[in-house]
Amino acid sequence: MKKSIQTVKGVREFYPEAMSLRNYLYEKVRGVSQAFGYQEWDGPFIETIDLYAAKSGEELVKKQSFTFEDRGGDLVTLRPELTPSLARMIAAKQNELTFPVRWWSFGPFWRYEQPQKGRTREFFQWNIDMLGVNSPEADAELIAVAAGFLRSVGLSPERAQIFVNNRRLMDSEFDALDIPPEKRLDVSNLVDRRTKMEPAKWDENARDLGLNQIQLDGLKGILGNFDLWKKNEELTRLFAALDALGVSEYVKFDPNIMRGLLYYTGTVFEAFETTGSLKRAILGGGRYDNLLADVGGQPLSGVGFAMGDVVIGIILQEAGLLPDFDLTPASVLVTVFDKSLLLKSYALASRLRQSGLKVMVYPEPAKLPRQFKFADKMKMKIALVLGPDEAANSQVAVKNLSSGEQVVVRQDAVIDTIRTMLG
RNA sequence: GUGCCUGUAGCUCAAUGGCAGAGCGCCACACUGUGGAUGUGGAUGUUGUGGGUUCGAAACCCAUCAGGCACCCCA
Repeated sequence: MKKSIQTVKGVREFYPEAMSLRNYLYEKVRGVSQAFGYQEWDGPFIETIDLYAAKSGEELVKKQSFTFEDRGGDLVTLRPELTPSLARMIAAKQNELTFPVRWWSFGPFWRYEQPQKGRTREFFQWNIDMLGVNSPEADAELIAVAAGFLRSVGLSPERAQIFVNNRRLMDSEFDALDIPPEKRLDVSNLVDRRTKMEPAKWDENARDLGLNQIQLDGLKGILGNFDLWKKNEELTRLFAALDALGVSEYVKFDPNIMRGLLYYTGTVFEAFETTGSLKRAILGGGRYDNLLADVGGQPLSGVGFAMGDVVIGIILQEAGLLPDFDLTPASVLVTVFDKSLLLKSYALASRLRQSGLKVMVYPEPAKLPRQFKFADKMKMKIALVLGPDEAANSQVAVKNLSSGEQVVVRQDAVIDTIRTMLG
């Protein structure tokens, strides 16, 4: 009994209660995606490693992917992200799709990481993208979708914020500081880590990268300048659009947001919960201008973001924002009085189901207290008893389990009685 | 891939080298045609797994697996 086979490291098992959280997130995601006119789609769950090799970043491909050889000797990967599949699928139908394309998806992904709070090796992720329009207003729409989601799950602007930056803006600032192109990636990564490092240690790392004092001071000036966006046309248009979309209270400019993925070229953004213990991004995304060309399509710009189910699930749980999920599998239990009446109970349950009710029948004769306890634990609202007395008179006893009241009615009136009790 | 912490009944935890326990839950009965409340009784286990030290290990040591925290990375 104790020798059970363990689950694979970093995966979760979805018992019914966890499943209702997953479905809740799916419904909220679908709701806000459809409200903005996005269509649901999906890609394959396994892909060749080559798809990710080009642009996803070395860490993701070489260290964090589940890659294995299939029986034919080819290297395949459990997808660690969706955007490259999106780019390929768009490129394949580039001449027949109607642009702008607005697509969303919610499905499983795998990353070979060290599991910890907010990080598992198997997770579900919402992806949503718009392709074919390159404008700050399109970027603003995606940010508004993100804000709309936060709002729909009850996360107020006081509780969750979306921080926005722009890679082109940062590049021009880096140009002004004479930071050479080959150091940009390392500098970006360092910027990403600034909030979780000791200031002195951060300075030391910056000097190790070869930044001189003037560049270091300049960099710190940039990262502390939260008005930097005002001199950038993309960002001023972005914030004007966000204002029109009614979500500006959710969004702030932050020059410290860089994001790791290589394919982002313009706007980048990440959402964080601001009050809780979890310092992980709820969602993140941005604009990618070159991805389609990289997988063999005509140049086409896109913008999108992704949200994993793990972090948002923990945040909503800890904030007490989750609704009480209705775990009742059925509203009515038909009890089985004894062996001779078993099939009469089955027939009754069947008639009730045909009228659209959710009805469970106790699967074998058992003592009534046991069957009532079962109904109670399953939080069912009504229990029916079809005993010898009722059967002899074509009747059935209908008990309201929350009030304790019980009435005996004719079998042809039982549906009305149940509907009245259920309200 | 690195460092630190943790692992005892279904759950939450106690027992710090000397008989493995409590609360909750579970089961039975009070109540053989009716659940929740209450009372009484009952069952829990190879102390994550494997090895070692010891007269004696849940406890100490080593390995391993899993979880957590911090790196790394990111949804």
